[in-house]
Amino acid sequence: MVVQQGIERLFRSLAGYYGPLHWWPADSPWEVVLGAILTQNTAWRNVEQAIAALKATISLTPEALLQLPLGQLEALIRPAGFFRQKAERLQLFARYLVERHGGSLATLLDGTLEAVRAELLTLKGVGPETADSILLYAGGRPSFVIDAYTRRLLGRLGLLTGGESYAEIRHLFMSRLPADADLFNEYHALIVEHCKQFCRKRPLCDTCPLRVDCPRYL
DNA sequence: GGCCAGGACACCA
DNA sequence: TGGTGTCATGGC
Repeated sequence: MVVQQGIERLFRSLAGYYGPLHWWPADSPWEVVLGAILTQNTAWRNVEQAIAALKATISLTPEALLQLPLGQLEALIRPAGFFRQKAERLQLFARYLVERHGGSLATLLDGTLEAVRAELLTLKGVGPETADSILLYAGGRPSFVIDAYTRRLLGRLGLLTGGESYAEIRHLFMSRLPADADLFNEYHALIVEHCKQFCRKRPLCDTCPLRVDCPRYL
C-alpha cells in the first residue's frame, strides 16, 4: 500500500512540478530505435552527436542504414561510444526489419504487447530497457521503461531496496497504473527530466522540488 | 585526470 | 540464476 501510494504520488508530484513533457527526443519512430540503441550506457548528448552525423550523411531509414559500409557507420556513431558493437547491432536490427517485416517498424510493433516484446528481445543488442523504449516511444505501446534513472529515483525515495530485478520494477509500475501509453510516456519522461536536474549520483537534494517526498528529508 | 552517462552480452561458477 | 569483465566516447 505504501508503494502503491508512492507510485501514484510520485507521478502527481513530478507532473505538478514539470507539467506535460510529451517526450522522446526523436523525429520519427525509426530515429527512436537508433536513439534507444545508441544511448545504452551513454550520455544523451553523445547520442545527439551521433544521430546528427547520421542525418547529415543518410536518410534515416533502415534501408539506408544497411547500405552504409560498416566502417563508415562506425565512424559516424563514434561519439556515442561502444561504436563497434552499436554499429553492428544497428545494422542487425535494420536487416531483421527489412527481411522479416518489409522494413516496416509499424508492422513489427503490431502484435500483442508481450509477443512483440519477446520478438524484440531475440535481437542482439536489444535488452529489456531498449525493447520497452522502442515499444513505448516508437510504437505507442504501454510498456513501462525501467532505466538507471528510474532505479535511482525510486531507490532514493525508499520504494526500492536495490535488489529488485528489471522485471520486478516494471511490474511494480504496470500493476499499479492503467495500461496507458501516454501515461507511461509521460511518467518515464518526468523521471528522466527530474533525475537530469536533481537526482544524479551527486544529487542536488537540497534544491529538489520533491524533497518533501524523499526519506532524506523526513 | 577521474568520474559519470537513459545497457547488453559473453563467460563463468 | 547471479556475478563479473568488456565494450569506448565526451563532458564536467
